Amino acid sequence: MRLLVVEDTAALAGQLRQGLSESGFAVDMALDGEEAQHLGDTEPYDAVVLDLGLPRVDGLTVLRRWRAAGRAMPVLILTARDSWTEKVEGLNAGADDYLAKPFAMAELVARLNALIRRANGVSKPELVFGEVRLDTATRSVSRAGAHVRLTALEYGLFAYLALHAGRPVSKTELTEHLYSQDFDRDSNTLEVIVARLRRKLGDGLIETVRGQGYRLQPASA
Amino acid sequence: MRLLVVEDTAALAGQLRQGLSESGFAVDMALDGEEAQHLGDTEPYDAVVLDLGLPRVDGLTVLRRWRAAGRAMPVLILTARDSWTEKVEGLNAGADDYLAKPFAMAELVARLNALIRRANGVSKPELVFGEVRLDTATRSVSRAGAHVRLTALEYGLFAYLALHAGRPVSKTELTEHLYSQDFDRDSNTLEVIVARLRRKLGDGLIETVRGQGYRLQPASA
DNA sequence: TGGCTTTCTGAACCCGTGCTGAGTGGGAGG
DNA sequence: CCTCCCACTCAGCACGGGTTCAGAAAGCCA
Repeated sequence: MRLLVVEDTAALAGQLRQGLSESGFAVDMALDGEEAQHLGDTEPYDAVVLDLGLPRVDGLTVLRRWRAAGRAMPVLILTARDSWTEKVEGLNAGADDYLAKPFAMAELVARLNALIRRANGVSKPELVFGEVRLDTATRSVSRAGAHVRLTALEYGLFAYLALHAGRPVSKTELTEHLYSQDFDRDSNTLEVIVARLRRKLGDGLIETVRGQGYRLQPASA
Repeated sequence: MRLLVVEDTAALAGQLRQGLSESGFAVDMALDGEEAQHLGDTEPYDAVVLDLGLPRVDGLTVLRRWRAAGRAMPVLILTARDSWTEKVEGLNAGADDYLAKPFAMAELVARLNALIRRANGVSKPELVFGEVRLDTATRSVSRAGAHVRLTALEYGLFAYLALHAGRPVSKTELTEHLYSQDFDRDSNTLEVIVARLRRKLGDGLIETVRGQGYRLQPASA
């Protein structure tokens, strides 16, 4: 899952980048509103973490413009400790959730995961595909009851497919959401990862649609 | 489904071609208004993606001329970020939908699919023919509840027949809409594909009208 | 009915895409 | 500094799918 983090104070920005990367997100940073605006318009993020009170263009303005232009990605705003108004204004401007500073990284991660899930029309944190079970809350995968160890990328790829089960997902789309910024085009890393996933989770789960990408059959309840 | 994409800036043109091809469209490109005009007048497109603000002949002019000449194919215009006027003028000139740049490829694909569907008088994204079910949103086909794997051409052919169910569709029409640019005329690929479709989806679904083409019985609710 | 055209379908071909095993490099942790 | 693990590259191979071809079947018309 790929995130845009908009935060101007260097210290917090660093913490966010590290913490979120460790939690398996691909993270792009924006230091001011202008940059944020641009990135949010051009790159396909799964969610945005937006600190209000930025230099140049205000965070709320950025958010309003996104929504006006029809960008629907979930946005979580970071508000000052007890600024009641900030929070209300933010939600009115189209934010999907908020978190008061200071906060625990674990909490942020949990909320982001929930946001991304809901944004893709999945209400429960657990998805089942045959004998394979994906728990987005704990980032764990099991097969026939037994826990399966997945690497960061393996999990990321599988989770993305799971959230978009039923439709074929192209490789370019996958790279866009698994990696931050650009990435070497002609490379077969994804195929390698898919191969490993198939070995770990069983053949027949991830279907390849030639020329179009990969597809997971929709969850069976 | 065959598209005409009119876009002058190389970068965006490349993205569009790739993204739309990946999504299963046959794509023709036009780099300026003149070329666009000509192609739109001579080739039978299922939809057009038109960037306003082209060199030579302006996009709006092209669109107006098409409409004046009675070309009815759906046209989606790409407008600059917040150019309110562009959008309004475009719609007045006969555009069917618009998208502000920059945009997400998924959104464009979704809108094009919807446009094409509606242009053919089909309102729902799902079509049912007996025990066969076609979901244009996920590009998936099922028979008696079970998912059926179709190749790109098989799906394209079936989807086109489905959108024009009830009337016989000639082979030349099919090739024109399945392939971009020219294609070797005397070849029986279509017949082969139809045969494969019949095996996968069951006989009696695709009816051949001798000398005229193929026909699908209209959807049964 | 006979001859002609159109369509069907199995088999074979060939190219491109995707798969996979082995090997390299680099970063994190001990 | 060493080790381990993960991401990545590469190259060879397998396979799928679009195409072609040929013979069989089905219509159509005289």
